[in-house]
Amino acid sequence: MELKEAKDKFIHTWGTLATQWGINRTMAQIHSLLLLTPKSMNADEIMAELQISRGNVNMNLRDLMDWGLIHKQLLPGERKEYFIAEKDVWKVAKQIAKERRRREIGPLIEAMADLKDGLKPDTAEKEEFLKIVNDISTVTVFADNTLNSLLKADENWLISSFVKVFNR
Amino acid sequence: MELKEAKDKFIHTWGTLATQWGINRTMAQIHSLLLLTPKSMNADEIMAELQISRGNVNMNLRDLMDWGLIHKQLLPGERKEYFIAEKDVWKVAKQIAKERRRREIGPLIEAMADLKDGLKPDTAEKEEFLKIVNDISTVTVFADNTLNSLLKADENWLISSFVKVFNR
DNA sequence: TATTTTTTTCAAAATATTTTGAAAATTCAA
DNA sequence: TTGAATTTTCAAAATATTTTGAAAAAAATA
Repeated sequence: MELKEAKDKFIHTWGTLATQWGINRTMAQIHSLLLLTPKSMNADEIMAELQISRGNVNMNLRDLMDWGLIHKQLLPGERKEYFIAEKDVWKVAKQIAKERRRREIGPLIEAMADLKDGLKPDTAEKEEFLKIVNDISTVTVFADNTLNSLLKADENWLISSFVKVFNR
Repeated sequence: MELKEAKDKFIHTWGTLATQWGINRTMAQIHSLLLLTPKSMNADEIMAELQISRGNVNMNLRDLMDWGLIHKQLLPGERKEYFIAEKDVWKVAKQIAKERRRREIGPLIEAMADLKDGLKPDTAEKEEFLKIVNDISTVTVFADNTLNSLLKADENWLISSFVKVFNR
């Protein structure tokens, strides 16, 4: 397997896996392309490499910036905008976890709070329903706190001590 | 807000949030319906309640069983199959985390291993590429181990001690 | 075994999402 | 300013996913 082939396989795999967990395939492909490219790239280069339209590239570059996974880089003497990916994989993972926490856990906590606030527990049935809503709140807040703690912690400390303690 | 209204809102919210993180909307709605229904339900009852077709109900009930979130219940004297959801929300959360770990993390670890095995680091460029692949492996294995440890641990111990230690 | 009930399958239809590409908007240099 | 280069937008087209519903298969009863 040669380098070009391996890179293509990487980009393809990343794109396929991403769709399985709710992320746009093209966004994942652009991200992996930039992750594997040492220098920054402009829209035309990405279009050519991945064979996709300008609009698609533009839209997904915006999304990747929203996710905090890539950054715009203005090169002196160049009109075009260049983009470069964060290469520190620990930072990338943290950023993805952070965004997923915000997008997946946040709305759930809010929705459960709304339901709790809107319903008085004046019958047995309502109490039963509110019990489930409350349980989901508790579990979700727990997951949120746990993830948040991991995100705040230092990576090296995590590897060296956390895994040793908890992983048998 | 009355109970029926609150339950509908719950089912609707669950379904909407689920799509955002890559889970089929109907599957999420059937799950929440069963979660809120103390007794078990058969396909016809689910069809009527959610206004969806038999094929759709059948398919998503299979998927929910694959996820380990519901169980088939055979009632004596009844020809039809009945389904009931696991009501312990901690168990539900654990099961969801377990499945997502299997479906999201597992394939990524495998894919990175394949790339590592298939490429000799005989040039600087290849080394650079393998460095990224290796880093992703490390981070992913770390996430996998961490999640696994949390899953193995006892919930109460987790709430009482883990959060206190790590969450400031 | 034949009949009825229930479940499963899957091609076609419906729906949702993604992608394109050209027009509009913006930016920048002269 | 003007005009060329570049980015952004968004309606329409392409693609992907979900849903339907009727036929086939399986299971239970008589």
